[in-house]
Amino acid sequence: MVKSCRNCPLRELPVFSPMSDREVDFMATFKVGELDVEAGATLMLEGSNSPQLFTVLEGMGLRYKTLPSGERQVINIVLPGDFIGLQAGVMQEMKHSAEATTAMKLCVFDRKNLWSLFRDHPERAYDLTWLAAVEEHMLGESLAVLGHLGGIERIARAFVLLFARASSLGLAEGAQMPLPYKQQDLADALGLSLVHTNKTLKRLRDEGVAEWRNGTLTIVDHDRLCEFAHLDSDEGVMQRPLI
Amino acid sequence: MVKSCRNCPLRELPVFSPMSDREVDFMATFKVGELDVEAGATLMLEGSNSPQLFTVLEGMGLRYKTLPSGERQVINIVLPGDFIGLQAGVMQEMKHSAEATTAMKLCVFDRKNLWSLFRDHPERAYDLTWLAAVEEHMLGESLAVLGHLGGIERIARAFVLLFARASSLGLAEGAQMPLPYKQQDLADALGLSLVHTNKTLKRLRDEGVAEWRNGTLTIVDHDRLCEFAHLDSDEGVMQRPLI
DNA sequence: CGATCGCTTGAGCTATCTCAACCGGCGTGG
DNA sequence: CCACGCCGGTTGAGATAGCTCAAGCGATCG
Repeated sequence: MVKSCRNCPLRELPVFSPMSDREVDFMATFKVGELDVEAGATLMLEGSNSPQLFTVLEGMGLRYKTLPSGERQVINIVLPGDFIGLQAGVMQEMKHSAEATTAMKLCVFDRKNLWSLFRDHPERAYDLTWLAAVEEHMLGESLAVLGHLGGIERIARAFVLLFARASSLGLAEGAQMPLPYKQQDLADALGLSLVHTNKTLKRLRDEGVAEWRNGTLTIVDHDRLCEFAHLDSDEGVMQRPLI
Repeated sequence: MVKSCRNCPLRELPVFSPMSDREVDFMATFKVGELDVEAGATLMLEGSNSPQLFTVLEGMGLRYKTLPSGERQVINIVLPGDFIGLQAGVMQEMKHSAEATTAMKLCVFDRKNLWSLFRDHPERAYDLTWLAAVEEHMLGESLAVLGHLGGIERIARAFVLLFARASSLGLAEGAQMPLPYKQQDLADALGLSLVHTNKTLKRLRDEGVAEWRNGTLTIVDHDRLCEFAHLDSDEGVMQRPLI
């Protein structure tokens, strides 16, 4: 995930191997354009069959499912470099929704060209599969978190991993990073109630470990945060091997 | 997932579009052989860099993570048609382990040929990506389950979905299916303690909804089980669209 | 025959939930 | 410009689902 979009001439897909001129030409047609959306916009709706796929260039968002009970499960947080809509591309329909939390800039593709990407540009297809595998890995981790960890542990872990990811994307400054979500969003992601989330955040604050105020997360004591999270200081970021 | 392996001449990959003769030839080289493993065997170890990838031909297994605390999170249940090792194929290493619960028959591939599959057989690459997307979907569902549902609901849901999957694979007979796991396995999958799982199973038994004894699951009252699961009777099986 | 393994059941404990109230900031409309 | 309403955050109190500890039981196996 780290240097996604960095070495790709068109910044359209997270790319990990150099592109040929022919590929660049293809990408230019695959890419439909760029899209700016405002905060709160729905990027993709559960059950829909969106004709478009996106790569995030700027901004932050959320993937979530709406449950029959009306509750919401946040699947994960969407940061620059992430790909949105693989499911829509490859299955009939999206199995979850995605929305913009801040204003976002998106790179837009035409879904019907996805197959020609597989046919003519196997490197990119491989990249896509890699992304899917990483996604799968992340979800597996989250599953383990919800299955086995308590409140503080979940939150601490979320903070550590989020911060690692943001750092590698250059979004962090010092011990701070923007985290423009609501407590309810975090609660929905971690399977905790809002109230309990709030109280647990207070505890982390009081213990001088981490503070999250006004959309900014500050890691006060990284080591202790990692302890809470049962995590080594250097875990969390997925490195892409060459093929 | 439904008819995986059915229409593939070599039964090596879950295949959804017809194969050309050339492809069949390639598959013959991609496929290294078949492997029979006994119950309890470890198929893939977390952190390992297995040179082989598998498709399940027969038998049942588990994917799981071992947590620092020594506890285990079962990621999902492995049934015939499932692919094991995509992560090892595409990332450096496996992020979870897999083991055989019953004796299994596996189709074995050579990982180093994965790239040539992408290069020369885009249909199969697409199939693989589809599998990954389905996997992602399933995990998202599981996440929502652990995040929001209570004990009975989790178990009921697991039974309904498992039974739907088994039915579509022809593993079910009438209202019964083989489910050769331990209560501890289910508990680890659903993020419940063994004791609570046991008591909840008893409740389902006493209510005349479902029974699970001696490795066999019997759905006594499917409708009521679905109620418990907050699920419609027909949900659960993923249909594969054509490209 | 004893040991181990998976299942079952009881009892008490606590993390987390729900309900409920309050607070400050901000945007809107009078 | 003020008042009101709304939203997100904060805090308290009581209720409970699920956990842990602990013991017993039947089957299988060496």
